[in-house]
Amino acid sequence: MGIKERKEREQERRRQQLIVAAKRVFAKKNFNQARMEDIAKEAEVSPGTIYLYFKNKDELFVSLSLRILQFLCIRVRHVEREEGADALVKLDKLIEAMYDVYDFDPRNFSNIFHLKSNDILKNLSPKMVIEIKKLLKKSMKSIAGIFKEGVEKGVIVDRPPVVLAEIFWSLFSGIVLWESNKIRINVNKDYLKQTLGIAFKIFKKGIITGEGS
Amino acid sequence: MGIKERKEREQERRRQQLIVAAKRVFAKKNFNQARMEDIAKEAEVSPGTIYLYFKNKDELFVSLSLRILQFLCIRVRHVEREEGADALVKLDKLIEAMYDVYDFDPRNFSNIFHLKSNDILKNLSPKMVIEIKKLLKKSMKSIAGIFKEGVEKGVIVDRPPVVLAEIFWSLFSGIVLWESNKIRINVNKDYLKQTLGIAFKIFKKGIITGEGS
Amino acid sequence: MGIKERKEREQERRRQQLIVAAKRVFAKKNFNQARMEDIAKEAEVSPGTIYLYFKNKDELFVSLSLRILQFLCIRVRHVEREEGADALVKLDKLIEAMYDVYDFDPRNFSNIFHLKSNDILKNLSPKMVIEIKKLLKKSMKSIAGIFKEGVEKGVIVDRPPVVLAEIFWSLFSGIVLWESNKIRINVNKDYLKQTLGIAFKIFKKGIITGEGS
Amino acid sequence: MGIKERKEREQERRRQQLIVAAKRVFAKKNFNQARMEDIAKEAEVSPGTIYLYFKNKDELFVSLSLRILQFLCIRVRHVEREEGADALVKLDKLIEAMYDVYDFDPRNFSNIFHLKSNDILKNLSPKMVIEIKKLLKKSMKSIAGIFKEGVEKGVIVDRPPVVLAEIFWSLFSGIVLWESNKIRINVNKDYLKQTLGIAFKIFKKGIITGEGS
DNA sequence: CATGAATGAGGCTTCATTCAT
DNA sequence: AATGAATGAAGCCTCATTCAT
Repeated sequence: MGIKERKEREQERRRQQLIVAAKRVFAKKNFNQARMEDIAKEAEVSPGTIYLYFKNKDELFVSLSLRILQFLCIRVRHVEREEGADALVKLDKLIEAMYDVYDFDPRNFSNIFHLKSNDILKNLSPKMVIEIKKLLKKSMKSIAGIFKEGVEKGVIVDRPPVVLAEIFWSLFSGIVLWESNKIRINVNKDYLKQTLGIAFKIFKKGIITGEGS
Repeated sequence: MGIKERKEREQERRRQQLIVAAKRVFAKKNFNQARMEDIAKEAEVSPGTIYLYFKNKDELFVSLSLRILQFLCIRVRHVEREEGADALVKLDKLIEAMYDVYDFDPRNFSNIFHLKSNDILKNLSPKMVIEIKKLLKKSMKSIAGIFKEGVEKGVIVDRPPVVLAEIFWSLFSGIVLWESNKIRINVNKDYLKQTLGIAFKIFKKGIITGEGS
Repeated sequence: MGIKERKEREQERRRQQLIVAAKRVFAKKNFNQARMEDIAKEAEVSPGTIYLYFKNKDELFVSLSLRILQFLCIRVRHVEREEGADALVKLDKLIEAMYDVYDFDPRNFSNIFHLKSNDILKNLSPKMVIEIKKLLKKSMKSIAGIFKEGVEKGVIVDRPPVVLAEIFWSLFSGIVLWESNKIRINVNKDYLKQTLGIAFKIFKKGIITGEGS
Repeated sequence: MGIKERKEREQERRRQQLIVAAKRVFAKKNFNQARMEDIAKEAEVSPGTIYLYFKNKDELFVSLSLRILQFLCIRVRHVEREEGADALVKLDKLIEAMYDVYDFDPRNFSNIFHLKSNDILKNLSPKMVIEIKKLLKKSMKSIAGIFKEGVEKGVIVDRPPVVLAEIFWSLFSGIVLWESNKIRINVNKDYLKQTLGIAFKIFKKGIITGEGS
């Protein structure tokens, strides 16, 4: 019996190896300029091998995002479900979670923002499309849940929690995108977190109930 | 005899016609899936004709962004230089300007967020690269200028104006991106402006000086 | 009546103007890299105009060779028919004639060596093909005639005059080709005539009857 | 296990197969009229395959010349270095060597005369350009070496050996060119060697020291 | 006659994917 | 399972030539 399991483990290991290689290549080349052969070389594997583990280039590419999304989903749900925490504390933890997810794969993180556009989804197996949509929806729902709690408790301004979640998400993704474009030129990565820090402070101040608009 | 002028006008008209066609095609196909022939057909022109007006595919693509950027630059500078306006009023006008720019070419608007990544810039004529960088820098400088005024007058929290500008810009682009991805699936565009409206309210509350974090 | 003639003269002048421009362009670009537009620009004329005077690119190209060939033919026949000249003196005059023809259009001179290959002849009007073949044949016949005289008078080794003519021609064209390739790199043209000078001395010594092989 | 070696041999075989196909196609079509697809079809291979073995069309084309040049270089050096042979005997052997090289690839032989013109060299890998120049230089140096020996020993007229080499080379290439153009029309190849035979006799007589001009 | 914008066929080349080994 | 040579469809772009003005 252990033989089958070992095989499966080996398979999974190879899959991970390919994903790691793809991560590196896509991080510096962008989807269309990255060649399957580049990835194969990076993984020290032949091009044909990739197709034993991934249906096609799109599916390989999306796999990277999938991992990030899975991590995101777990972290965000965890924050949402934390017991006995103030809504504002949860917001802080949410922000922390976002940082962690970003650090999980900084260079490819911004890809998940483009995931919804049909362009790539067309060539994917339905199974994967469904998985992606599920994870995105779940994550957004959890984020919205955190805001909902705050709104209900009166500590956050009375706006549709879903919209607040979208704004939160957009603020984060917008900054990551902006800075990631800068990175390719300057290499100075550290501005990202400083900017994010200020952004979230402003955002927090903006959504906490109190006098003001 | 205005014969030379008429020719020039005809040329400019044809250029516009090609830009309009390219706008449509790129709006629904994305850069890599859009074929030069698609654009030619859309413009009711032969493929070769495109190359009389644009050096290559990249340059045509970027031309669209360039127009948006030019418009953005003008509007934003205008706001910055407006005399006798409160910094916060200017902020409102800035937001209004961003809306207008977005409306100028909603489907291709988000391209300008990716402009800094070297990927495309490589095939462009240096002249165009310089033009892009100039417009981006100018626009950001104007936006930062507005925040700077607010900071100096004490109505906006004391943060580096450049960072505030980046956050503002990122918030806007993040939301546009998020919603534009949604748009491609549903067709309900109007959420964008609602979301933007709330986002900017939050942002404004967040940056106006006063008690709070 | 003079009106028609004037028109014809104007036409011929324009034709010459185009030929001069083509000469310059083909001299530095070679047939396939020279663009019709290059030639048009050099002639300060629009591309369409060229087609009023030449059927197509090949015909324009060959026109240059035709002029050289015409000049060659005249000069060579003149030498052949000169009365009261020794065969060896005629040989010297033939060499002189070759120099003159070369100087008539040095950069394009070597084209006439490739004229017989069908590659270009296919797109030409039959009239032109016939003209070329006639001129080539005539020239070779005259050259051979000179050698024939020498052979008959016993001053030149007893070889088929046609073959001697071909060798003479080949020696000349081979050197021009060799040096013209060097020219494109070094620009130092003057070696050509020195080399030719030595070559013809050797050739002359080689064909004059006397002891030796 | 010779598995790696077998693969290498297979690769070399395929490369040869492509070269043979290219030889045939270029022999009858000339560089610009020969299509990559023609060559692929001739080799019974798909177009893409060619690019696994040759960087581009130019490099494939030049590869043919390279092989000829390599052969030329070897043969000529061998003649030059032959011990205990009279300079005039070496000259005969040189002529013999030239015949052999010509026979190695008669239809493409004349391409090596055009190799120095920059036209094609631009798209080549620097490595290849260097290789070509090296081989050309080496060959010419060897040929000149043979003449030098003759000059020093007083059996060949006192002219710069380099110039003698150039004349020798030009005489040969001129005749090959002249005859190869004829060949394309008639099919009677045998005139070439007859003409060359006479030419070299004349040349020899012309350069051997003795009375005469 | 002259123009020059427009044409459009067709070339070279790339690269995701396959399949015999 | 892994390989990697081969595939071949398809894209971008060029440029000789045309034709309405």
